[in-house]
Amino acid sequence: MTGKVIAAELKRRGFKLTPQRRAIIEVISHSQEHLTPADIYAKLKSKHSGIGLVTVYRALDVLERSGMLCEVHIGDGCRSYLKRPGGHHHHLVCKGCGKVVDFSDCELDDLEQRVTKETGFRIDRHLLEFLGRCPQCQAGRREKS
Amino acid sequence: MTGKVIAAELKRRGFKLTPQRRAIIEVISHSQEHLTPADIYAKLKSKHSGIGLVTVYRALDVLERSGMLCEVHIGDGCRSYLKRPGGHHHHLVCKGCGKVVDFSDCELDDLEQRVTKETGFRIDRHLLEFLGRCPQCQAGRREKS
DNA sequence: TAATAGATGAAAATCATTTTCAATTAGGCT
DNA sequence: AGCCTAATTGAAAATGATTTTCATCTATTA
Repeated sequence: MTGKVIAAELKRRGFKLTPQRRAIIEVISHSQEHLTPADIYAKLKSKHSGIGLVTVYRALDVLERSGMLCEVHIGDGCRSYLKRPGGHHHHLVCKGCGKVVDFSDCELDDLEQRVTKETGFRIDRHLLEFLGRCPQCQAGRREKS
Repeated sequence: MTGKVIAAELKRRGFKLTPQRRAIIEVISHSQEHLTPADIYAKLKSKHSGIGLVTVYRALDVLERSGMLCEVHIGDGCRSYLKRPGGHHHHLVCKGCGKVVDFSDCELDDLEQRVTKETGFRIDRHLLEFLGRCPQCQAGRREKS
């Protein structure tokens, strides 16, 4: 997702692309891990000084509502964010280093249909995450940075 | 999960089965919905007066670590709990009334193996939840109680 | 029944998140 | 290029959730 696409999407929703938001998007894009608001704030302070934690919260809200980020639930808890690739996908989270790998072929349609038939629920969406250890963390003892 | 089984499991871990914990387990067992600590506290206050919110937090921690409860992530956010039936299972959450239905045949083994092969991750566990509307909420407009 | 490790409740402390508000700025429009 | 306006920002305060502390109490085991 390039800068132009992001700018266009924000504009379409009446949001502005400020330097602070750019910086936040950059930090998230350059990290392989899922980051909490506090993580992002910490990474920003070392470079872009002057940015406020409140701004990070507000930017995350805007970016998530615009479909540019997604949340990770498993592992450390909630409220941690990732850059979102286009389309439906799921996460594979490493509990050693926190790295997140995406995969998209979840093939839950059959299961969804079966569950729908059994329960009568109309299913809107699903949450699927795997938790494990990445190859590097299986080998050595890398800790979360 | 009967009272005796619960008592035994707590004992095995060095925890005690107090009247407060009994009451908390009872509230959770009798609800079809997932309950936050504050929800549980509110339900308890109307009957078992004198119980503290702190005790609810501590009891939830103990019960979850003993495998008697599980968390629900989708929907209202995190930190809401359910009674746990034995064994591996997943949740189907109604976004109308908050009701949670379990299902156990997730059949993710194939997918797990494929993801393992592609990424080299060793997968420990997964999180799978469906969000939708239950039959009653599709018909009428029942709101969360 | 006594001993004791674990549990409780109230208050205070901590941590995360949201609100308020005055000042600033991005983006659209001349 | 410069103006307008609605959106955004940062600091501080407010709120809300969760944890810690500590003195007291109690469930369990001997």
